[in-house]
Amino acid sequence: MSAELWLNQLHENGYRVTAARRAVVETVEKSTRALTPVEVYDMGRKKYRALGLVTVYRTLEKLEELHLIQRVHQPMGCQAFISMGQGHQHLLLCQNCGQAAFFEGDDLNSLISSIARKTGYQVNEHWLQLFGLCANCR
Amino acid sequence: MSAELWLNQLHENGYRVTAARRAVVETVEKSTRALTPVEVYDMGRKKYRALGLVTVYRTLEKLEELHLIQRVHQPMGCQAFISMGQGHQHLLLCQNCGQAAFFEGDDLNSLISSIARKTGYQVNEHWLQLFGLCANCR
DNA sequence: ATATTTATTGAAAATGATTTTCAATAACAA
DNA sequence: TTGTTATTGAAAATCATTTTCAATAAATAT
Repeated sequence: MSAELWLNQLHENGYRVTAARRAVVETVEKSTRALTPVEVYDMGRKKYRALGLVTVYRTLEKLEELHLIQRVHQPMGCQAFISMGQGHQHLLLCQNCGQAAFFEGDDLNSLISSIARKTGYQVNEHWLQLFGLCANCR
Repeated sequence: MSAELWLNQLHENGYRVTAARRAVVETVEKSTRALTPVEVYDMGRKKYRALGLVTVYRTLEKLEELHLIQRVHQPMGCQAFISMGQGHQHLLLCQNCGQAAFFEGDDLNSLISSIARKTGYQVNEHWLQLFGLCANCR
């Protein structure tokens, strides 16, 4: 019941726990694929009829700020969000069903320092994402 | 004068070469950082006063289709475009001035096949991008 | 060169996503 | 409880992008 943990996080950071936020949190936390604000709105209203789209946007903003969710960038668009994995993880997305899997990518360190040396850049951050077909869809 | 090559590409693919397209191509091709449509519009109008923003959008669309430019995804937004490097390359972006550098990342193959084995996914595509400070800005 | 065909243009309007405003409501600390 | 104040949803505003359309101009055929 990790949704409760998320609500605790909100509370501990001075935000109130409301029915609208419960609906958003429970929707996003249990999804295994990235959801757009409108998808969260549609799914969330099944839990709390009066939920407004504006509140979805506002809640996603706070969840992102608390690092509980992250924005997912895809060729078709960058408006979707998914729950954050534990630690430093990267995403692997199914091009057919959207199913997301996390993986660790810390084998990148040697590649990154070699790039830094060659280009003269100081590298602070990296994004790595894989696309393909999940076991069910292939 | 690679802008001429881009215009040839347009022509060879059945598109006409116009003053508006010249302005867009010359602007984007020589930029070393990613530009948004509005930035291309502002810079392009210095070359061709009558350039319209709509034409910028339409031209960028064609250049992307011909793989002459690519969309650049960043934490602050995903509307910017930059010239494509040669072959399969990845981007390294300066967080201060936006300067872009390309690098090859084909050392990723072993990481990727290990992920594929562990997750059961068939991996078709990958995105890797680094962020940091360029030699001038650090 | 010139005429002809048809892709391309810019402006305005339409759309879609996101943000702001605001008065009413509800969380929660006292 | 009660009072304070963050939060709410609706409507309006904003911003990015796309569509519509009549006028224009590029490229081909003459």
